[in-house]
Amino acid sequence: MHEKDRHRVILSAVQDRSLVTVIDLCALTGASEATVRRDINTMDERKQLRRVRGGAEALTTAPFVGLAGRPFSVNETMNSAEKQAIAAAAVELCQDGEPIIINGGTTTFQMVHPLASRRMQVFTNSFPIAEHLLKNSRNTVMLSGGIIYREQNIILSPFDNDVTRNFYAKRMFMGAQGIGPLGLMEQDPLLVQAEQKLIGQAEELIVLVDSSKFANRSSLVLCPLDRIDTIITDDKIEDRTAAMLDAAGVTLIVVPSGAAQKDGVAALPA
Amino acid sequence: MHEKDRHRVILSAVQDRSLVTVIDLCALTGASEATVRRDINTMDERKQLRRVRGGAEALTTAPFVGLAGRPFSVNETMNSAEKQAIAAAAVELCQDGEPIIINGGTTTFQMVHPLASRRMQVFTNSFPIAEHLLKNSRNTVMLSGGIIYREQNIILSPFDNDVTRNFYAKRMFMGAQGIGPLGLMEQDPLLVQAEQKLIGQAEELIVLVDSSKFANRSSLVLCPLDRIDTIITDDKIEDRTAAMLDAAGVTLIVVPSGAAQKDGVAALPA
DNA sequence: CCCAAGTCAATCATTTTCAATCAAAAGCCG
DNA sequence: CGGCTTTTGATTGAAAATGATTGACTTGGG
Repeated sequence: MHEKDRHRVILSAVQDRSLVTVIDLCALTGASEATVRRDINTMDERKQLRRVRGGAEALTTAPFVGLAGRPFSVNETMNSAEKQAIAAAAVELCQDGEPIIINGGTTTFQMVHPLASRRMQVFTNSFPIAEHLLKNSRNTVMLSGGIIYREQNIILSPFDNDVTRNFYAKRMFMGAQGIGPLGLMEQDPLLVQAEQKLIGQAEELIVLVDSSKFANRSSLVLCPLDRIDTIITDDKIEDRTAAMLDAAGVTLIVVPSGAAQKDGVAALPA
Repeated sequence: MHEKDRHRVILSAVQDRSLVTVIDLCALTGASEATVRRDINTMDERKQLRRVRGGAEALTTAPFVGLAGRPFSVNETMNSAEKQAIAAAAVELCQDGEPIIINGGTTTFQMVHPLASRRMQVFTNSFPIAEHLLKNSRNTVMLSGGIIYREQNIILSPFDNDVTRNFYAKRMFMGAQGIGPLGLMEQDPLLVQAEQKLIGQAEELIVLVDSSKFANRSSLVLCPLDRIDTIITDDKIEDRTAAMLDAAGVTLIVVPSGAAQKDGVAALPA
């Protein structure tokens, strides 16, 4: 077996299991320990893997940051005040006992806080949302089945026949990467798939976006504007954008961005 | 077991129960006290946990209040050493990369710790198991969809057409309330429903029960003995019980109850 | 107070892993 | 084929990790 071949085998093995021993690699490649060590060394220098005592380790930048600490690492803090106000307004649309669908995302995640004092039936494809509601509220929580994608924090089934099809709600809430004349936009194909699965399972589609999203354009169009019933955003939205939405028949709810919410519903529970 | 693996297992255990003893960790990792102490020291320096007298405790103040109180409030500590050994033996049956099904329960939950150093495809109906594996391992995690029952800690769909039907595994692991000549028994109808849904989706059915369960009789018979391929239990099982199981064609795996497991890793190479 | 059990740090022997060295093997080129 | 370089495998001593032991220390209970 030649060097290139060994490197391929080693790379494959170290990707598969995140940690392989030198001994394992010897068995796998048929080479001697000395050779495997040399291979590991050169591959470490090439940053294809990390050399650790006893073997080699996959070179994932963050081995465990998946769901671990905070639910959504990056986006979480951006425009957090706006997101909270928007989410609070969204929850205010709902009545206790109602079934709703919450699509996973950083903005919709903020709904968990006002929801803590509610008793609703929440269907979601977001693991963190389900987790938080379970632990901090008395809402009924329903979850879609499938593979849990760590990066996007959503649960997605490759099949069409999952429980999602059996759940119908009055309202569905979702965020978006961007909004333009063409409609709702996302960047991640996985999110598009997840969202399209949920759209259509609710009477009303309600989109939660802070006003910065009106400037964003992404590659994937999720659905046209007239599919949206209501958009909740903050008061930094421009007039012509509001006019465009109005023309498309979208109900617009604008929450004051700087100040806190007047009303008390968002306050925390007993 | 290598250093990285041990650290993963230790982290997993310390997240589960917020406090673990050095002895527990020895049993879980198969390493000596000295090594475990050294591990705890380095992990303490890395701020992955706090070193305390007798063992280690989780850093996070109180994130793990579980779903309804703690994950499994009552049963958790009963026969915990046996459960750990049984769960470890169960995981040793598996090879990395294999798909398995884990039915929710306190015994099967203990599988998460040895699984922390593995990379398998795990399908489960247990929210705590999915949560723990997501946060403390690199296994692929798949979840059944449906309503989350807080009391039983399982996810159950009232429909027959959920993703469960689309997942097939080499082995399925489950616990039980009791075992008798009539077969597997449960008390909670909800659990019966959940378990029957999963049985049949795997080639082999493996039951994890500590020996006290052979004395239990419950009201609901889940399935006959001959449906079971393997039972893993501790060495306090009585001879006539073992004979009964043997007569029913069940493979019996007995783990030493007092002592720790010697070796952890089921060898893997191709 | 003392004792017993448990826990811990330090130490040392053993095992494992590693890097360096060198000779054999394999490729390369004319 | 004969020189030449490169790669490989084995050996060896060094370095690191591990496990067991010992004695000091802490804890909890008479």
